[in-house]
Amino acid sequence: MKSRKPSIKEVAALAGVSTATVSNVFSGRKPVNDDLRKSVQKAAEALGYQVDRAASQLRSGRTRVIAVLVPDLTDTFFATIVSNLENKAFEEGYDVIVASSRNDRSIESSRLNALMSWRPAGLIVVPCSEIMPPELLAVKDTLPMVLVDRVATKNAIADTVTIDNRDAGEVAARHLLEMGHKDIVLAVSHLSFPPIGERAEGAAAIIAGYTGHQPKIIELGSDVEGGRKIFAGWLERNPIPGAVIAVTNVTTLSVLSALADHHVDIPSRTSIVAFDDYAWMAARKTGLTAIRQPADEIVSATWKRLRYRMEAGNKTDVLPSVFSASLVVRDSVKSLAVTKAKIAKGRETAKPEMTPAERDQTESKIH
Amino acid sequence: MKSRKPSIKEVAALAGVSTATVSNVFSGRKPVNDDLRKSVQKAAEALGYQVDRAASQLRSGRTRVIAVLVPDLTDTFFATIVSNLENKAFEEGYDVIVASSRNDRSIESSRLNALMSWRPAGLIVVPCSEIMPPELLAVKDTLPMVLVDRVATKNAIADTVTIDNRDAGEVAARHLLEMGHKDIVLAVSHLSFPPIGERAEGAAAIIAGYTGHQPKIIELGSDVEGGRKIFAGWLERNPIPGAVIAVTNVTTLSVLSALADHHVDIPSRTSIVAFDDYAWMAARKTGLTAIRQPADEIVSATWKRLRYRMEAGNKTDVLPSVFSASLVVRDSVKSLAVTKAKIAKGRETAKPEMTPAERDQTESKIH
DNA sequence: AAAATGCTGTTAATCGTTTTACAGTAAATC
DNA sequence: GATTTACTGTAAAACGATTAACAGCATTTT
Repeated sequence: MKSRKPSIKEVAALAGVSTATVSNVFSGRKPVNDDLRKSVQKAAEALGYQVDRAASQLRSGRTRVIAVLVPDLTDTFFATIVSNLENKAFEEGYDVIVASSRNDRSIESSRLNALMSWRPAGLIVVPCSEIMPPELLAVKDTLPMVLVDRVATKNAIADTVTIDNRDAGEVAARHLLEMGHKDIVLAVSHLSFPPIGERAEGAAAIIAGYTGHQPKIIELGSDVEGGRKIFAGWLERNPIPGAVIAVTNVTTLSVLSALADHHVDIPSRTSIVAFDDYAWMAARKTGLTAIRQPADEIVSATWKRLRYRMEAGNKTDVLPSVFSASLVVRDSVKSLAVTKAKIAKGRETAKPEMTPAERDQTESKIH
Repeated sequence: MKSRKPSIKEVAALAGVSTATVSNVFSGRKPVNDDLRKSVQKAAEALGYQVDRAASQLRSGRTRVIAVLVPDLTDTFFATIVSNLENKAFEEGYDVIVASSRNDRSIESSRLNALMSWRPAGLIVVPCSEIMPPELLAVKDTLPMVLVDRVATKNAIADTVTIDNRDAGEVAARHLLEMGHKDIVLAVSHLSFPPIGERAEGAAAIIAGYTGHQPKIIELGSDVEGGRKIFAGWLERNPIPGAVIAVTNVTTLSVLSALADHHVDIPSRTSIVAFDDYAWMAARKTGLTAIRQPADEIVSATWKRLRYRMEAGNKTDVLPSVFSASLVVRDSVKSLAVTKAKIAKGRETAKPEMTPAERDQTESKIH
């Protein structure tokens, strides 16, 4: 029934030592005689003592908090990232505080502000658009942070962890072309989001290079229901395309829903290359052929990089880590060609450039 | 480049006032002359001042933190809950710190400990099993908290928000029986989880009452991949059932995957009633007939209840809020009967009982 | 005209830790 | 035997906010 939690003083009194000793027992910063340590621990146990993080943080200036901001916690991709991050952080004694910007730049700014008042040890953000919130620019030199996914790797203001989005788009397009498809449309969320634009560009370039004309690109926005309506509307005014590349897990859902509404069979009537790889994509009669993002590796690299900055004093130069996505072939793409077309590889040059030194610092797999 | 953040003193000095006044400007606890307020705000702006949560919390004893613990952030149902909760909390100036117990009771305990050291204003927990962690029992009288979903409503140690799980199971079973099915199996995660056991009981009772024998119940665990293997194995050793009720979104995925592995067509070969209602369930040729949990209402009730406790001093008696799930009919259940069977309603009595006073305090919809 | 009342602002104590500087004792070195 | 060194522990000063108590001054009330 006692409401107040016991403080370090009460523990010290009960154990017959000074508060400094209790502090040392818990922080381990200075060695404490075994007998004393035991009696302090017993006293703490008896009282149900726990160090007060607020007081600890105030005095020490150090904090074991990682702030995480994502555009939408409901999006499985981001939820997966947050989940894995929380596990990693917990293992090393950090707590994570999450916030969602709901794909809105003004909410993003205010959430960022709120997060900042925690004086977090590190910040992980999936920005909602390519334009960086001022709150981020203001702290980029003083606060360890890493930017994930929805961010352009060149001229980034901080470390970035992404996949090679252009390549991912190319892989999807090449697969479709090799299977004999030419009538391809691209379903995207927003072209202005860095990864989306790059995926679309990659796919479009390959398709245009082979077929001689640019594929149609349809923007569906970043919620399933809205995208479904847009795509369904489009389907009513246009012939059913031979194949569609959905460059996001949300657009995949939108496209699939709209197609189901119109009773368009997959893959007999139209073929699909989906994005991201989740359980539900395999849990259907015709499994979805999809581009898989290595979420685990993305999170590992993110955490590793953040921890390095937190420990090494945030002095290193900005470093991009780029992973490659892979194609998971299932049954949603119909084979039209008797012999597979041979599709030229994309750009020769353009992998994000890195010095050898940088390459050593990271685990990026540039395929 | 300056690393340290400015403190209230510096703002006070720049604005030419005392720190108390600055504090009043930010907290709004006492009125401050307009001119002064303006100059304080200007000074704060100029310095980029933000109140330090640690210091504020230490001194005031009040905290604007809600701790949220769920079994698995990757499970869309829990992710949805966390997401909606974060939105609600944010709107009222609270921050959310999340933790995942990964369905492990010992992790649950240690996460709870860590969360507690923040001295949160409120706690929202989806426990991982029916047995309550001791950390929760220890604070049940002093810390406002509400238990969600995976919890038994009777003899609960705190407010609970759940759906009427028994009824949900009954609804699923009744639908199948009405459509002429008798060969029904129940796919569950763990019968020991309160909501799962209740759903299974509800369904089994209705089925047994009508067909005269208990349905087979298969436990698939709480991850998709594991469940898929178990169910696939079961399918090899048994005739394909006429219908299956999957009582969780995760088991739904497991069942569907295993069925896809075995090329069992839905609904021509076997019928499915799924649980939870997500976009991917509609985004298929044969949409999934499913039991829908009202996630929004669950979150609203949870938040409302928690806020009430935080404001009213945590003195009220424990109150269960129970919502009802609804059946969303799509195409995954085959109709076997020419005329629909008429299935008797379940128990007459057993809705969770509530006094009228209690009913006024909540938004529960007892259907 | 004196006393009471409001209004605004300040002073200084305080929250529960961590940490610096130092004290006391025992062992090691000269 | 005196001095250094090593080791443990303590006292007390922070950290940056909030807040109780009070002070100054104008305005009302008696």
